[in-house]
Amino acid sequence: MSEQRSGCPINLTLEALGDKWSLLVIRDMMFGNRRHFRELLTKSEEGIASNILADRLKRLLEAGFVSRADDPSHKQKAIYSLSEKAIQLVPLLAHMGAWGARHTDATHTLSVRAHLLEQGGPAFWDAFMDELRVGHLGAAPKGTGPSASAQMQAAYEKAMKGVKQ
Amino acid sequence: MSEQRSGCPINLTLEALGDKWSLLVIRDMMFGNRRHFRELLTKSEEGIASNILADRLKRLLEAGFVSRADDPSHKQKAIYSLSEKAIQLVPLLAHMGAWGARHTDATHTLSVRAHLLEQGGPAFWDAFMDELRVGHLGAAPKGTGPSASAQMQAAYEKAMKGVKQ
DNA sequence: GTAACTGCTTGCAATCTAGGATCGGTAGAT
DNA sequence: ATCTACCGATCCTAGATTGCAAGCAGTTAC
Repeated sequence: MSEQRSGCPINLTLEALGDKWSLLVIRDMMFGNRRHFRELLTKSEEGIASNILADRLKRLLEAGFVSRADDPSHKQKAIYSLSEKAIQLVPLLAHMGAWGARHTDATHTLSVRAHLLEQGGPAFWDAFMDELRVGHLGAAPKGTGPSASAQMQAAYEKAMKGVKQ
Repeated sequence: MSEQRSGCPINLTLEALGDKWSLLVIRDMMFGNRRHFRELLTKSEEGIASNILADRLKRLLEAGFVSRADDPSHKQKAIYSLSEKAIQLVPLLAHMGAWGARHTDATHTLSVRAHLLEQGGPAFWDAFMDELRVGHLGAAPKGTGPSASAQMQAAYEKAMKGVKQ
């Protein structure tokens, strides 16, 4: 983990996030607003194992992608938040979603958010990132227009109606 | 390999390319113009092992990211080419490079191409993708302005001068 | 003829991953 | 007070993946 293979930025990004789970955890925190261990564990679309989730959260913590805080409502509960570093992955995830929706057999309903992100473009991403900063970093809300996350959630729920999966 | 965990486009992209080597192979073919097995093996910045390279090329072939053709100059030589599907990863790799250059300790020289790609934006990516289609898919050249790949190569070589690694 | 080069395979040890049961502690309802 | 559900993990085991070094048969240049 400590030694790096090369100083290429693509390689280093891959070393940080290039496994099958890390980005999915970030995706769930980002788009699904999962903030607790159990939420990430049980509401995971892909069914992550608890030891893998614990390991990934630990790595993401050490690498500065997420931070951890105690939940005042429950002494054993922890709240995980995305860092600025992770929030800046939004354009990357938007492109991944767009590419996947076009070139893999992704289901229509699960691609709804990806399409919205793609059509929205950089301006929409920026709005969404600002909302994440409010929810995860405690930034002051900018409050312009309809919420980007609300738009995505509404579109997703609309697509879910009548369609199983 | 065959069963998929979910129909989410991000997950499916990750299942196809979410390991530590596949994207590096594509990167080398794309930006380093490595087209033969030995080139990919020995000129790799990160030092990929031959069995891993063989395995990844096989998977990338099966998944339709690359194609393989005989090299007329040598009966045992193979030429690997990127497919349209892989060429459309250019924006993704551009974002990965940009993110990595900003948030990891990537070396300055190796980040030169990433910066150029970021500053160039979608128009530059499109030009580069068109050039890839010429070199890999046999498309007709569009020939407008200075070549995007030549610009990146020139910037990289300039940065290399006087700086070891 | 021989030496270097071609894409690729094999054997092996070490590491990483996945699934499931389990842990000690907490909280709310009865 | 006691039962039940929940909390973030951890442990164990088996299986898959990885990395390294060596080796392969066929091809080409000298």
